Amino acid sequence: MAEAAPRRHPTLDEVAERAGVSRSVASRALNNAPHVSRAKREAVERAVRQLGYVPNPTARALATRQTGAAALVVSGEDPSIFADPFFARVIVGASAALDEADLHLMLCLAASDRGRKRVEELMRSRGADGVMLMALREDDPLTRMADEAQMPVVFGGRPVGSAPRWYVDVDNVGGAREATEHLVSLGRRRVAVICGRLDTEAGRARYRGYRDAMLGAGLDPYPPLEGDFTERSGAAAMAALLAGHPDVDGVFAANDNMAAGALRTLREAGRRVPADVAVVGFDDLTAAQIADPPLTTVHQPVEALGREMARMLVALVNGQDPTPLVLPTRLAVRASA
Amino acid sequence: MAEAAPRRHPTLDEVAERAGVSRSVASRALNNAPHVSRAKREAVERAVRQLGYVPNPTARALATRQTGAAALVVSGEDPSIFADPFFARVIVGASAALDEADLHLMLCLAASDRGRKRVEELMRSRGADGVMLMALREDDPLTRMADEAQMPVVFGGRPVGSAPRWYVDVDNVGGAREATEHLVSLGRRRVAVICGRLDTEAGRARYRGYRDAMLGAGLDPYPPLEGDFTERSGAAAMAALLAGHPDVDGVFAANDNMAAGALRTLREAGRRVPADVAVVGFDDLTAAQIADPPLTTVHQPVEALGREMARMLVALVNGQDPTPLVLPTRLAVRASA
DNA sequence: TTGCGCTTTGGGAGCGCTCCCACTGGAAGC
DNA sequence: GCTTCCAGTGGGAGCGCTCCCAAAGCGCAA
Repeated sequence: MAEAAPRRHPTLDEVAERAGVSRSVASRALNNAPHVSRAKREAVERAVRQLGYVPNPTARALATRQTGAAALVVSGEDPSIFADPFFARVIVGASAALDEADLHLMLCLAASDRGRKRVEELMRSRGADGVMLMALREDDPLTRMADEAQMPVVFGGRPVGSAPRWYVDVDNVGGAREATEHLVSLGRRRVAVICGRLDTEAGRARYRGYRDAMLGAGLDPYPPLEGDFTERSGAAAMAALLAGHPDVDGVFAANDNMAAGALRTLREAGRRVPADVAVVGFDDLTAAQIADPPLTTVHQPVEALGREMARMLVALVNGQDPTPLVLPTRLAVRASA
Repeated sequence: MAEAAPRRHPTLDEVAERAGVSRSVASRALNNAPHVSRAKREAVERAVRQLGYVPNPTARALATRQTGAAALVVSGEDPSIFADPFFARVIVGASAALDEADLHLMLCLAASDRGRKRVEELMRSRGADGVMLMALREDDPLTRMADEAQMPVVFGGRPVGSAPRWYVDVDNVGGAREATEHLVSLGRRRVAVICGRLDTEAGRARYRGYRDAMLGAGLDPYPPLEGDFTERSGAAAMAALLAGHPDVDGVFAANDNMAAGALRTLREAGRRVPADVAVVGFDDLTAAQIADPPLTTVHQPVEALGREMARMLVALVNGQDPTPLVLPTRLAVRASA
């Protein structure tokens, strides 16, 4: 690299010398700690300005045993899972909350062996002050790593089959139930479901919500037709549905991508939406609004999810003991149902 | 927090003692450095295993003056810019390349005053080994910060009006030209343009490409009709276009979001696509494929962009002097044109 | 046998910060 | 007038690692 720093970074010692105080006083002044006279505090501030001093975060981290960073880990079996705009929104929320606490955000895609290995290292080595875990699947190796982590761990969404000590989740069951009830209230009686991956808790919970609502309405739930949260899988599932149950008049898809796929298949099959088949999705990311027709869907507060995860983590880092959180969903009614 | 570490992390000294060697030898063994006998190397490895030793990255960072992290900074005037799936794809690419170099990824949303302030601190304090900058606008404060940064800086896309020393960009001009030429080759003569924000270099370059192609074909380019890369702005621009130029028969939109908005307006106005109006977008993210009709668009290699930025940064960190890169685009022809 | 050059070894000085602690001196309490 | 107290101060010991360097060990040519 061409860059030859004109002069080395000034250190706290140099600031102290220039201000005519000891390093201790300079440190206290810098951190707004008490026991510094007004005069010396100002002298330090002046020296900082003159020297263009910036504290070295690494040295501080070593001394305080706090890295000043929190990690967001996204699991999955291949990195493209991260292309789901869902995570981008989570990040927007988490980033804002971390900013408030002066923590940096490290992003780890644990969707390859390499990635998982690095996450494990991070969690064992205290390379961050805490970690947020998302998109865990059944038997996810991250679950074990989380247990052995040398730092606080917050889960985004519950992992399959167990409720960790600290998590933030969305009311998947309630949302799916509401979506299904909406279809039923529209007079639909043959309401099918396109599930998300059933090795994720969100996938399972949304199916449970659908099932509960159907049974509650005295209707027969369809068996779980599993997709993988992609548009393509939604289109395929819808095709299978039309083949096996041509009389279907309502569909609840466990996310918007799959709902968009279903819309495509329905369009290609000449079925009108919502006249022939009403469709409800789940997520309410921007895609839902630009679908044709605009998608009725379960809105989940994705940025809030990220924000609350980060806040919970900050609380843990500060030695508090927050309680798990389940955020509410609400139905956004548009044209598709 | 409840977590009380059962026992403190073992240090390198303890490993050394257990292995019956000095700290220096243990350090060398750990880092696969030469000048360690086979026997001692194995003794160290054994001690590491027995003690469950994990090196402390902070201490290492302080000693080596390398943080082991690279930052990706996304500018913008409000954080929702990050919701664009474009960035998620960049991250997938960058993350993979950084993984290979054993660097962690720090993500900074510099889309608020708070965020910008923290980025500035990061860049001045050497809180990372290098930084990748994206989505800079005209007179972006990050430009100045980049100049004063105490670390290598790679730009993703060129900032307005200046070519930095190191950047990775996409051939915006060429892509826009090809898109426009495609419309012309289809027999369209009244080809309008919906620009992206003209305070970004991508927005300007894509307009230039459009203009070049129109002039090259002996046609009159339309004046720049500026959107802001959102679906809504595309829809609004298309409405304005239909009002002012009802005879338009082709539209080049500077990204897929705006193209999707244009499709919506056209649909609502009863115009058939592509029969009445052919539409071409730019980006080729998943939204293009699920649009109705599927969008003909300029494919840009987004993951590659992220990957190459990261690789360039790694090269800089390692003291090399890489050359800027402009990645090719290609037209993905689908149903909309 | 001596000397040279090589690998191997460990001592020790940092890296730049925080924080404990002992010390000072002036205000307050008796 | 003499303790008691405490805000203010600076010395110094870490935090856990890397890396320079002097010293030791050893094979081998002269």
